[in-house]
Formats: sequence, C-alpha cells, structure tokens
Amino acid sequence: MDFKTYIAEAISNVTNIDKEEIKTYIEIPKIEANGDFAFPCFRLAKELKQSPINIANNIKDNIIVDNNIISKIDVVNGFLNFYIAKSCLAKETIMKFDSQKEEYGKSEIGEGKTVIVEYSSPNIAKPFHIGHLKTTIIGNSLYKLYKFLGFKTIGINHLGDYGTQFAKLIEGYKRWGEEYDFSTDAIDKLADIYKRINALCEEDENVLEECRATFKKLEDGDKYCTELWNKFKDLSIEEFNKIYDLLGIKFDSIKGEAFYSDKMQEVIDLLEKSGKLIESQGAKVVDLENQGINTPCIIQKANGSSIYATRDLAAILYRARTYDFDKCLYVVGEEQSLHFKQVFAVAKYLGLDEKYTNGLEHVSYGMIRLPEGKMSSRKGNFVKVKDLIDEAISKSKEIIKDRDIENKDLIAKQVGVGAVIFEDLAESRTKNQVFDLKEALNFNGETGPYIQYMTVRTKSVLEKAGYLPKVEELNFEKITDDSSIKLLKLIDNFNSILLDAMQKNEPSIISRYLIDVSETFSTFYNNNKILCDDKEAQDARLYITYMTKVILTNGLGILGIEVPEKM
RNA sequence: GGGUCAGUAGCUCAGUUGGAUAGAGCAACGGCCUUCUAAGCCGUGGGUCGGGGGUUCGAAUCCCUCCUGGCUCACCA
Repeated sequence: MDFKTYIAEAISNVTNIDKEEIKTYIEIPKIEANGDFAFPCFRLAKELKQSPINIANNIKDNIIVDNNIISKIDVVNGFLNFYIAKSCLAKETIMKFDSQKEEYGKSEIGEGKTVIVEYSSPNIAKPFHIGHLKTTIIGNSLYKLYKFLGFKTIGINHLGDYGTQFAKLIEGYKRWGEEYDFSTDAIDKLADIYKRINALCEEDENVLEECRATFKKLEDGDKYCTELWNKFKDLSIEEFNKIYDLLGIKFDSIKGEAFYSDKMQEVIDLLEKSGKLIESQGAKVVDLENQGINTPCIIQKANGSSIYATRDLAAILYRARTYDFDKCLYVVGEEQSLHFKQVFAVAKYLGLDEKYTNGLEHVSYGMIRLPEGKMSSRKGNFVKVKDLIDEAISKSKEIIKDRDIENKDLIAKQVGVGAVIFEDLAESRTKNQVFDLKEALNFNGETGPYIQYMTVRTKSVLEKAGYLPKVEELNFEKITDDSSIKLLKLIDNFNSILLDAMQKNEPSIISRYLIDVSETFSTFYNNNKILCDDKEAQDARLYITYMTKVILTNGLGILGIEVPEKM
C-alpha cells in the first residue's frame, strides 16, 4: 500500500480537488515530531478564499480514514500532519521486503535497456595517480548501480593510447631502453624515459621533428613502432590491473583511442556530406554557434591529422552500432565539459538516430586535492593511487592489529580499500574535494569503515541468534520505538534512493543514505536489547536487523565496497 | 572579458521540484565499560546560509546585481 496515495484520496474526497494534484503537495516533514506525511494548505488558501488554518481544520473534521492505518491527524500552522499507525507501517515495509529478501531494491526498470559507462581511462605509460581515482570509483559505482536496476551495462576503459606522446616514448626507448629493467615498476621507468625525451625535445628541435615523424610511422603501421607501442600498452595494462584488482574493478571492454584511428575518416565524410564541416585558419571545424556554443569544434588540424574530438565521434558511431545503447555516460572531469558539449553537439550532424545523440551524457566531477595543498605533477607532488591504497591498507592493519580476529590481512585490505572508495563517493560529484585519508579511515563518523562495521554487527547478531524468524509469525505490535520506525522508513525508501541516484548519476546519494541507515541502526542497537527473553520482541528486532543487513550489503556492493566477515 | 561549477558551524560537508525550529561528522567540552563487540553510546556549546535587492503567506532553495574561489575559452588529452 502507498500511504501517500491513500492520504491523497482521503483529502480529495473532502475537498473535490484532484487526487494527483494533492499528491504533489503532500510532503514528508523534516522533523519527525510533525508526523509521517504533511499536507500544507497554503496553496489552497487563495483558491478557496479561506485561511490555511480553516482549510486544515475543515479537512480534519470531515476526512474519513481507517484508524488502523492513520493513527492521528494534527493541524499545526496551516499544515495537516498525518501519523501512520506504527504496526501498519511495520507490516507494510516488512511484507514488501519479504517479497524480495536478499534481492531487495533490485528493479525491472532497466530491462531491455543498455547503458555504456566510460570510465577510468588512464593514459598508458604514465603513473595512475590520484587524479584518476574519481572517474574510476564513480564509474564503477554507476556501472554497478545500473546493473542492480536491471540495465544491460557495458563498462569501457577508454585508454589514452594515442598521439605524439607515444612516438616520443618510442624515440626515448630507442635511445635509453637498455638502461632499464622493465620487470618491475615498468610504468615508473617509462615515465622516466618520457621525462628525459621531453627534456631532450625542448633542447633540440630536431628530436621533436623525429618524434613527429615516428608518430607518422606508427600511424602507418611500421612494424618496429607498432611492436614497441604494443609492449608499452601491455606493460601499462598489467600495472593498471594491479589497481583494478585491488579495487575489485573489471571492464567489459578495454579499447583505447588508437582503436578508432582507422574509423575517423567516416566521421569526416559524414560531416562533409552534411555540409557542416567548414575551413577555418587551415583547420576543418564545425561551427556550433546555433547550438549556443561559441567555440567551434576542430575535427581536423591544419596539418591534416586528427584530434581527440574526432576520435570520440568515431567512438560514438562505433558504440551505437555495436551496443545499440540507450545511454552512454562519460565519467570524465569537469575540466572537459566544453569538449563534451562540443562533441555531443557535433554528433547530431552524423545522421544518427536521436535515441543515441540524446543518450550521451557527460558525468563530470570536481578536482581532488590533498589537505597538504594542490597537486602538481610538475613539482612531483602527486600521489600514486597504488601508494595511497597501500597506505590505507597498512593503516587499517595498524588499527586492527590487537583484535582477536582471523584473516587480519584480508580484513585490513577490505577496510582500507573501502575507506578510500567511500571517501571518494561520500560527497557531491561536482564539488572540488579535499581527500583526507586520516578522516576516511576514522572508524567513527561518516566513513566507509563505520558502515562496514555496522554491517558486520548486523551479521554477528543474526549469527548469534542462529535463526531467522518467519514473517507470518511476526508480531508487528512489538515494533514501537522511534529508532525501529525510523529504520523501517529508511528501508522502505531504498528503492527510491537508488532511482534518484540513477537519474542524477550521483552515487553520493547512496553513500549518504547508508550513513543514515548505519547511524539509525546503531541507535536501534543501543536502545534495544535485540536478543532478549521476550520471543516476540526478539523476532521483530531480528527481522529488522536482517533487513538492515541486506540494505547495507546491497548498498555497499553498489558502491563497490566489500563487507568483511568480522571486524 | 565570455561560459561553467561552487561559497552553509573552527574544519570537511548534507540540505535547493520554495515549507514548519537550517542538519551531520570531525575538532572542543561533560558524562557512560558487571551490557547482543567501547572501532561504541548519550549530552553541551558553536550559524548575518558570501553581500545587497526583488518575487511570495513563506527563500539556504527562485529572479536580478555585486564580491570571492575552481575549471575552461580552436589545432594537447
């Protein structure tokens, strides 16, 4: 049963105002003392030419509701406050939950629809630093969220593996490759070579020319260059996989930009055909003024070579044909928002079905910075993700070292990684963020470890009880205290939280929610003795604990965080 | 200068389809271990919601304007 609809119907019966209209007015009070649902009468005041308080009193006097469903109606300051009978609320929520159990929250809403999530996308031959963390973690979480809601999901790692920079690397390798042992820390060594060749390029213009020539050779499929390029790519992916393994991330497709190198001519042809491609300062561009974008999009540089916009457009064509997507999300930093605006605008001229061009979305996020100050790769002041995670793991190991539990290494890993992931997902995507590892690892407060701990606690209570009560035998009258009711309301809300997070592509909605559930459970746990002599009360509390466990486990799973066995 | 995101408690942040007394966490201060795990719980203090106008019965939320900060403004990705 939907309480909101029930109340709307009852009000509609006494006011002759459309039920659906009333439903849009009904809200959930922020303060619990003001009831479970509220109907503000201010908007009706003009229409009915009466004071809000009169209207409220009128409705209250004439409304007909079942006392087993609505236990009380109050009039306060022009608000009509409805109180749902606690046992009724408990019963409704528990019955709804029981129909899905461990699958609670899953949905059919995505059935038959395909979502592509492009995320992580590091540049090969460069260290995976903290700047890549957000896209990786947000992308993975969105991927799991859509999957949970029944969508067919494709996770794509769009590697940065194209451009003159790799020709530079080849030239550097030619010169000094033999000095290095690539069996360990290969990326660091490639990065070092990259640094050296860049310095040389700056000194000597001829070297830069050589690099450009080498890029041309690479593009033309030169055997030596291609082999080297493949080697760099393999070494990089091997290194990236260590991080993805730690974070528990897998991609459905790892296709770099180079994959599209032979698919760009079609983009140029299509744009040429549509008459949108114009010449400007020697380059071929698409003017986007009529779409409200002042900066034209370059499709082909003056020297005839391609640019990343062209490759992104080729990727859109390829993905539309290969995956027939309904949505294609690009989890990329906000500094690229103009780029995506341009690409999405130009995509409309490719002759694709509107389904595809409307499905393109840039899921942007703010910059990440450390408490010590801004990151700068120039100053070498960036933090590698591997180091950050290792530090998180060793710190959580330190915290649990005196505890009487098994598998401490595994648990330290789960807690450390969970802390890093949660810290990344706890705040609104679009804001710039200060990443404080010390805060993230605090076992009190709004952190990953805290939620993990609460989840473990639900599990251990259930284990201790040794059984799960049958829903048919529950006595709903035993569920009366505030924290139980609040927990039930939160559990009831799980699905709409997930839908909201999906519509806004905002995992922090889920992480905030999980904090709320954990804190409420903590109060519930402290205020009630779950295992007690009163069998009926114990069963009711055990079932609530079970529901909480499922919510927390499923929620953490969507965020990409594992739940340890013990903590 | 244009575009864009932001400015809320000492710090890090929630809250914006306009609603009732603006909320958390950390930090500070004061309590609580004979209790299903104290990695916890309870309590206290702390605010011109960047400034100023406007719309409204009602504004942190919508509109205008100004101030401050991030990102960005064609041949890098």
